[in-house]
Amino acid sequence: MLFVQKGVAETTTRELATLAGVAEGTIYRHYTSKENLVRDLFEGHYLRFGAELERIRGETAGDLAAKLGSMISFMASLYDSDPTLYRFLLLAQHTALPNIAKALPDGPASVFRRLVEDAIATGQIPPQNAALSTAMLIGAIIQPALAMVYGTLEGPMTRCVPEIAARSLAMLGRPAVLSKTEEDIQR
Amino acid sequence: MLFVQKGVAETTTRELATLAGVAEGTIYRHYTSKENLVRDLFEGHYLRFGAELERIRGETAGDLAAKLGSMISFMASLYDSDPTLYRFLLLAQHTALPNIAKALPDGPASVFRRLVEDAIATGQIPPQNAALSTAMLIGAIIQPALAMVYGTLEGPMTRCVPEIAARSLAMLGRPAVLSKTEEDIQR
Amino acid sequence: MLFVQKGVAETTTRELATLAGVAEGTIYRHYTSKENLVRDLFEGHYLRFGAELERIRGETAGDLAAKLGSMISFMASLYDSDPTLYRFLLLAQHTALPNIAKALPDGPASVFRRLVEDAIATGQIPPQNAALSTAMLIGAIIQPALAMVYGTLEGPMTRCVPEIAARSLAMLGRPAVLSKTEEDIQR
Amino acid sequence: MLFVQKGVAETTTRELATLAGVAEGTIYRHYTSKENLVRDLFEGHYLRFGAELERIRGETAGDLAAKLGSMISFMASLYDSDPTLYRFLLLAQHTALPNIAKALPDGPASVFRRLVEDAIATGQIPPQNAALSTAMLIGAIIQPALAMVYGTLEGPMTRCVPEIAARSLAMLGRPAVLSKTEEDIQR
DNA sequence: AATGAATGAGGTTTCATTCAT
DNA sequence: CATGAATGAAACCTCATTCAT
Repeated sequence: MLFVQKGVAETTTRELATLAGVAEGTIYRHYTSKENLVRDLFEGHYLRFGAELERIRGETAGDLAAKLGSMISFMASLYDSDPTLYRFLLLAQHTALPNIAKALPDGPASVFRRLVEDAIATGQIPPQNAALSTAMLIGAIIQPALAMVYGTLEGPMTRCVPEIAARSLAMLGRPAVLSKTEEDIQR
Repeated sequence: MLFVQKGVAETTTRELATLAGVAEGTIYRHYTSKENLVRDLFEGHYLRFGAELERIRGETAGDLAAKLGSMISFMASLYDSDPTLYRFLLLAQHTALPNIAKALPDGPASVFRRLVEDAIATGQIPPQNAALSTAMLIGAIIQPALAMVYGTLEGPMTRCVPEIAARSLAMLGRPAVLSKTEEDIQR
Repeated sequence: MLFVQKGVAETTTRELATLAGVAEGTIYRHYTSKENLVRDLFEGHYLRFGAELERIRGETAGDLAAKLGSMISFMASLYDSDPTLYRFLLLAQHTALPNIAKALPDGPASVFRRLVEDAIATGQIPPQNAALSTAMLIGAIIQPALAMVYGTLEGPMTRCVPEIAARSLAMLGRPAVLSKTEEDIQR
Repeated sequence: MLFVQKGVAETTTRELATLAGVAEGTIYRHYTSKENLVRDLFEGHYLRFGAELERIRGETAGDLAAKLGSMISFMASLYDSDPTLYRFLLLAQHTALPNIAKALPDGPASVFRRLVEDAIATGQIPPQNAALSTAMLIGAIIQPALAMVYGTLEGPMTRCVPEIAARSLAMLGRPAVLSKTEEDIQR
């Protein structure tokens, strides 16, 4: 996805068309404008991503740790298999995609928010400012991807899943019932 | 800063000139190109920001908790007093500023990296993947700012400092010596 | 007819196809190009219109007044029943229809020219510059239609026929043998 | 003016720029769009033309015949000296210039309307439908220009002025006080 | 014969940059 | 030094026309 490598504004319709193997004009049979192309592309991926996360959250049996582990694992796999797509999704957080994320209430952020609120409600983690904790949780999970892009952190992301999960739970104040893996990490 | 509201590519030199109260051509007396203008502007802010963070890290007496608290407090104050500037700095993480962040080894990320490594070296936190932990730490600290921009999280940021600090420490695996404030939060 | 409302160049083949209830490509089974479509459409209407005018001129018994009255009456009826078609015919006078009118010697203008020349030859009106008088006559007859389109003049056109006819005759210098209707008007 | 020869839609901004001896982009420092360029150009000419006609109507001493003669003479001179500009003004009557003429209440049509109404009010011509007569008058005056463009009528227009004036007055029903020239024509 | 997706030339418009004043 | 009109390359987009189905 050129959008990720070069930025949306820096990617021309001609490049998109060439990459897609069609003529420039053909783009406009499917999207009414470049802006719409970006929006549609993004919304498609973003909502699919959010929906998949929500499915995982709902279907994973067990407590917060299990659910969060599955979610992080899913995201890590996505990053490893398609880092470009992953980064495209991260663009949402910035004005690059103008006002798109706002308009999508069913995005991934909502899923994490629900996860945190449920954990609080069921007493798995102490009462806390859910909005703030959700933000911190999301930040802690996605920032490693950026670090990897910049070469600061070595991949693959999948290898980091256990540690990301353990530290995230610690951050949320989950009483320390350390699993084997976590013990290793904390050792 | 229009760059933050509209994106760098979407901000024209004319808008910049108008906002700065000079003629279009005058910009080119000070910067050789728009790209250079952005780079200079950004580097100035970014390096100053990194330097200030480093100063705080070095000057704050005490352990990891004290240093991290001061740093987070500084960042929160910056966000509350000038959210636009704060967001401008966040742009570094994305391709919006092409290849700028990479070229700046003395940026804020390095400061956090040093903080974490020192804490490990001095035994304040368990041995761990410093690169990963640094990334998670940074993510957990800056993501609330984005949440606030999107209205998910209520401000001011300064009010969140104690909780952000406490959770960050917990994430890093610091043995739980709860301060008074942290006790309140975890209550 | 979209050509009249929007202009020929501003009407797309897609709009034409949609309006006609066929697919875009189908147009090219009947016309080799858009220009040809316009020409054919126009020529059809234009020549039919000219032919009808000529028929009326030839068949109407009586003098100039009778013939001219019938022709004006016919044109007024056409305007009232299909103002769009009428305006389409008027387009001929301008470059909108590129070089079409020129190529059609049997257009309405020729009919009026013949009418005037016959009237001169038979002494019904004084000798005069037939070309100029014909132009003035045509202008005086069709301009009210444009005035009506712009709302300056109230319709229906049929009601204006007696006055248009009477004034046209006066313009041509026909000796003033006022009919009953004309007397009313000149009263 | 290319607009007249080729039509507005058929004239490209590149041609306009080349003809004007400037770069394409330069056009957009003076007009916000091609449509605006046309509108501004047209409005300028159209209003100037209307204003000049009004000045002539007001300043010419004497009766309807004198005023109308001056106006027609002015228009004929304009046609002879700059037929292209003249035709550009005629475009107003058609949708080529979208909705421009409507928005200009001080156009030439209003001047003729005033001329006719004054003549009626002062008893120089019989009471009549001023709106209709004005339309016919305008048509009779401008149509010869089109005839000349198409080669039906020989120029120069200035030579036709006496006859156009005389016939126009006759059309309006002015009592036949024939001047020397008119006598010749009616002879 | 009819369709309509694809085409691609060419149109309008933007905007970073230059340069005479 | 500052200005801002001019530039022109290149962007987005339109639409008459073609052609596989």
